[in-house]
Amino acid sequence: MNSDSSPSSRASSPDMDHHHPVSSSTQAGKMSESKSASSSSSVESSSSSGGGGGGGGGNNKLKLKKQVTEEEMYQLRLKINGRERKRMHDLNLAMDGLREVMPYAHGPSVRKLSKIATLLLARNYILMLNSSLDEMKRLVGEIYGGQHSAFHCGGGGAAAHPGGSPPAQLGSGFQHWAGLPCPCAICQVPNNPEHVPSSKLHIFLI
DNA sequence: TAGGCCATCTGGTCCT
DNA sequence: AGGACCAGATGGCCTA
Repeated sequence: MNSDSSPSSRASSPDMDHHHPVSSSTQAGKMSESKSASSSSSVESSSSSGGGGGGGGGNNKLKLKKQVTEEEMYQLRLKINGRERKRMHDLNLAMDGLREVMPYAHGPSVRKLSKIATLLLARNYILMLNSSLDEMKRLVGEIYGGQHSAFHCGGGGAAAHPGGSPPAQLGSGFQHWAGLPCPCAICQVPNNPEHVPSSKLHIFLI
């Protein structure tokens, strides 16, 4: 039941950001001992090396500066993490948008497509649409012969529709562009992907 | 319980 | 310098 369908349920736990990476017990703190160790050690090493040296009257000043730098580094890290999180959320939104326009990708009883499945399905769907479009063009060419081939994707001239004058809303300046569907009634094909012949569907997830 | 999927963190690289 | 992008690492959740 789409347990993973809500990125927000898992994602964006902003309170995470309120923990200090060095002392936190959050995911970031628990994760990647080597990573967190390296990050914290980099801070610590810098602090130790920075704080350890010198001596004399400038030491306090140096320490204060070091603390500010660590705090700034932490804030910067939070900022960067937040940006990355937002970026990934935007990516997921785009992925959801892609899922929405994919046939058979949604429905009450259909499990949400994974990202990789969504991309593969989209690719195959586009390929299938292209082949369908080519076949459609071929059939139209067969039916209307040279007439339609003259109008369809014609060489930049005014549309010469086989049935006579072009639809009024198109005007005389309408041009057919290769690869784009023609808005005229003759060229209209159902764009509902669920009308795709089932014989074509097997290529979706191949 | 293993494997798949995901979110997040993090450091590096490239670009503006 | 700062931001965007990327890939690796890690841990959590879910399902077979």
